[in-house]
Amino acid sequence: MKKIIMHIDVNNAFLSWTAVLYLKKGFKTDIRRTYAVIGGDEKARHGIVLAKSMPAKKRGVVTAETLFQAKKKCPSLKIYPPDYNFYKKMSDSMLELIRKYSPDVEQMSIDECFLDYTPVKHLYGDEIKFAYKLKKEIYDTLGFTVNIGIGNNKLCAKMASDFSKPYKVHTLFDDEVPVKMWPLLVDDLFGIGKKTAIKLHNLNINTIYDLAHSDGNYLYKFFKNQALDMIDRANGIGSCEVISEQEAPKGIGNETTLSRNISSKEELEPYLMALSENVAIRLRKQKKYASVVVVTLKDKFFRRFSHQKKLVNATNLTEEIYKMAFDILSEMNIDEGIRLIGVRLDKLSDTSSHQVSLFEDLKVREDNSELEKTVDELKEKYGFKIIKKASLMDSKVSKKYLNK
DNA sequence: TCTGGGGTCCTAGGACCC
DNA sequence: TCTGGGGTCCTAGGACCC
Repeated sequence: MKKIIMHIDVNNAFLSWTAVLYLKKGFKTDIRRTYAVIGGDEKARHGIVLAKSMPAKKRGVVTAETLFQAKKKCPSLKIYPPDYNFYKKMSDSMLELIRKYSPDVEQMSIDECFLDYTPVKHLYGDEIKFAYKLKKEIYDTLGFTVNIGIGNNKLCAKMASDFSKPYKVHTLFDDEVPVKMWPLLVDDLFGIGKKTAIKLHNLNINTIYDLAHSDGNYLYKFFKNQALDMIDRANGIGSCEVISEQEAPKGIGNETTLSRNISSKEELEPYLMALSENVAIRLRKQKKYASVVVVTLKDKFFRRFSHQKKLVNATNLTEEIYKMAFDILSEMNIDEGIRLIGVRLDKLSDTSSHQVSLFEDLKVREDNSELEKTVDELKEKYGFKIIKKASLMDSKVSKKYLNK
């Protein structure tokens, strides 16, 4: 039997949520109706568009472009900073509202989720009517609009929610794929990004119809295993399994663009320390251990490169993670002026599966682990200000990262 | 004062083992 | 004494998503 899957997608999430926040605070204007974007701090070189209002969109403002360019297109543009804590609250409220109707909800990102309507259809009736009621309920109780896409699998539901915005319900059932999806450009198909779209156009595969009717053996030469998935998606084939338990993360990373380019390792060290601390704390919160540490850099030409190292024993200790990150950084070439530095933990596991080496003092390790736990708890309780590593004392970096 | 930050998955080459 | 081959792990990089 065919399933009925819905995809719920918040319209201009960060901007809508900020509008709600400002209205709540007594702000007179609704920034959704003005030339507005959510953007980072330009001075800190975080100046890109994170979300835009419909009026700004009409002026040609697009997500991820520089605020500099956006202002050129739309001189009266107002820029508002993001508030991730509030966004998380709005996201949680929406999830909670949807889960009243069914526990079969899969969160895809902070502003999107899937709902498997199949098992509850007999309770709530026609799916299209339900979708209209659901979007109205979200708007009435939470104050922002969503699009809802309905299909027989997650891919089609997702494609449908993207059709036209805002505050719309669309269907893309299996039998509608030829009419509603095939005329679109391959660029619009989920999973086809810029690079692949260009390659496809060069092969004269322009619409999703073209892709759906391409020869897999031919495309395999250019795209390997990606080819077959791509053709399936173009035919509206996808998974309909809605997974409600969220999986544990496979990696934990933190990276930051520096306010100026840096080409000395000494100057990078405090950032490395702060980033290591950040990922280590999050790792411990997840009760996980990491066995791979990755250091990522981006140079002044925007070239990204990374080095990684495997630990003999998985760890969750800031000290060990930082030490490893430091070793990795020492091997890297930073002559080209570094604009971004990041630390990432990979190959996470539930235990350290510690193999005691002959020369290692296990007792010291335990003491360290206890100490870090205590430090985490104190930070949780009194804020990040209270305890700092000696190396971070008086550093601007620690202020930025740890004074929560 | 011009280009963020959080992720996932895949590929390709080299090392190493049998 | 003229270059096997399969499997696995590790590393670096790329593409994509929101």
